[in-house]
Amino acid sequence: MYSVIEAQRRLGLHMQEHGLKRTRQRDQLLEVFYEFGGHASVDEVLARVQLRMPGVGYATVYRTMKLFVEAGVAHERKFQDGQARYEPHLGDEHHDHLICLDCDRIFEFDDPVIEARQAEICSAHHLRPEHHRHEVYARCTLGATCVNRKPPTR
Amino acid sequence: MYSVIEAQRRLGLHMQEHGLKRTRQRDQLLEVFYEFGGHASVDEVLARVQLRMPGVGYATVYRTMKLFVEAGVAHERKFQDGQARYEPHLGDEHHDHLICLDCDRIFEFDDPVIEARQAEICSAHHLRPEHHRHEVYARCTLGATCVNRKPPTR
DNA sequence: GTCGATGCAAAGCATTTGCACAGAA
DNA sequence: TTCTGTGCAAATGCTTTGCATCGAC
Repeated sequence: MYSVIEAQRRLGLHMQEHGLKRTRQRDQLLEVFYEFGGHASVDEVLARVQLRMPGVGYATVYRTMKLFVEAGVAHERKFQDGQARYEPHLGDEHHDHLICLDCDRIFEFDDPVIEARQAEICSAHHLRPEHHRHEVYARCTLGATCVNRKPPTR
Repeated sequence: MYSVIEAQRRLGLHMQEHGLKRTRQRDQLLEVFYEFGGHASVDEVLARVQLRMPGVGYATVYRTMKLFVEAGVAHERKFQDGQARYEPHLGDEHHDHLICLDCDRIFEFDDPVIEARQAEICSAHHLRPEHHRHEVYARCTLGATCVNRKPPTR
């Protein structure tokens, strides 16, 4: 769905526009990051890139992930554990998350009605929405018949 | 709306049940916290309690806010600035947040249209919403004329 | 040759913890 | 008297930054 190729193009463009330089670590980091796929933490990205380039340290990864976000090829998410996580992301497309508490599956949604209501609520306060975080946690109505159901944790 | 009295009762009960002791700092912190009203950071609570008890330090505030959450008289919220904020909380009532990026003010909302859409989206996936987190970050449309505007960070 | 990028270590923040002493019960 | 709470400072975990060097252009 998200192609490294497209990300490379975008990143290249961004760097060109801002007078930034293409480096081996940036190339490798983007590759590693896109191969990882999911919600990668800085440590996870670092560990993987070090397999190819042992010299790379935290500073470079932090700086590079920030660059990726600015270039629009990554999205930063902060979960409850306090550590930032990144997901491959292209352009302006955005989605919210619907998380099943019974099977851990994550569905994505983007609802125009909700977006519109958000804008209305904002405008009542003289505000214009810039971005938002919307996570819905839910239970399965299929009960035990749901094939994806995970065993209860406790 | 939220009564300190009820919070004191709740906290007292919790401490009793867990063999914890009632102290002057806990009393004062609960009062100060409830007087503050909304979304207090640890620094804000500390500053206010020090007006009454100059000796109190961060450690006590952190430990006490944690106790309040466990006792069910406070809710912890983590917004994107990285620092935890607490709000007085009793019972099950819920609301979402609208955060102004220009002045840091936090508004609360609870929109039936949005709640209804959430339920519809869930049901399309055979799910029933249990809880959610919804934060909208927005820019002020009043621009520089907004009296609450904070100076740009960089 | 410039000037941005890197790597290291040190610094920054928000938060937590170890420890000796204070103070509820 | 017992044991939890407090206050201080040091430690922690994640992230950022200063600086000398490296390397892309």
